[in-house]
Amino acid sequence: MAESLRIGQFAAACGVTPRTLRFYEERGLLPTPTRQVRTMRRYSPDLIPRVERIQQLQSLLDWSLEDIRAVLALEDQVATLRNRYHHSNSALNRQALLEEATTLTINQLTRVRQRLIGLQNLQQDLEEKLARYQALSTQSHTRGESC
Amino acid sequence: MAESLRIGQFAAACGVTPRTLRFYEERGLLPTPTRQVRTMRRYSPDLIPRVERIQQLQSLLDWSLEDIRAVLALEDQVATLRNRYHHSNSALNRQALLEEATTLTINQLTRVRQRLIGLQNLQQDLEEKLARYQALSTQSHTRGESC
DNA sequence: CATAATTTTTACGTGCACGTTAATTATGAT
DNA sequence: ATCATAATTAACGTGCACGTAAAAATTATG
Repeated sequence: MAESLRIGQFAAACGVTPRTLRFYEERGLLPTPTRQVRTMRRYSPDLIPRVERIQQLQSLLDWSLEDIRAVLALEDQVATLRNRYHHSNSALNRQALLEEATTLTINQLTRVRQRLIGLQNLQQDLEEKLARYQALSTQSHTRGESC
Repeated sequence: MAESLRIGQFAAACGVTPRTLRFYEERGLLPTPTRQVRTMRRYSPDLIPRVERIQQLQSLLDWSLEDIRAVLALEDQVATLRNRYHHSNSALNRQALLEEATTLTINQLTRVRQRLIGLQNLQQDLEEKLARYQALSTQSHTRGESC
């Protein structure tokens, strides 16, 4: 069982460099890996989607690493809520947390949809431009403009 | 007739700062404005869409200013092709130019579509996450967990 | 066990897209 | 004409997300 990877392999699997992983760790985006003999970092393959998610939010939404850190932190809290048997004690806290996570997700959705609209407009502009270019191109053909 | 604006007004109309406009000019994204008495820059409002286009390509596609400069330069060339009565002399050149512009536009469209797919996936992920959160939220309601 | 390959920490360097002075010159309003 | 605004050039500064180099320690391989 390859239950843990060293930084080089893990980085390759994520499509990033070791430097990037250490940087993410430093900024709180990745958990400090459990170092078995307090020497080298060990990563579970389970973490690969997390890194991919970081890159996704970075490239698709132009979020800063700090913003992404906050998002992931909240999601982590909700996840632990799911797993740990919830004492009714924390019921109030739980509600607050869920509300916060919900509004955050709604905000993300809003930004995603705005971007989608912008991209769709751009797509249309480009298609029209392409059509004009091709019209200009056939124009000179049908008129027999060769040299 | 407000046929030309000074940099402050023009920048405000575009939603950028004067510094940004001078920077774009320095990098060849904006034409060097005709300075009436060789003093202050004068911008025609016609240029507003160009600046907005720069910002659009920048924010939606993460293109560098150099990439954008190249795109705009090609489009400008095609535009002058349209306007200037085309000597059959340049017919060969014209074809090459149109082909170049066409493939460039196709590349842009490809990137736009890839981004659209990515964003649509992200949108779906977020919607599912939101549903889970709301399920967790109603869960505690229906069980009467109040304080 | 010797040696090559990886990883560690520390620290400085980089590329991009502007921001921010500062000193000087132009313009607009009274 | 004067005085507040606005613009000009030149230069240095900034924030972000890493890249890169160096020296020491660790791990894998023959």
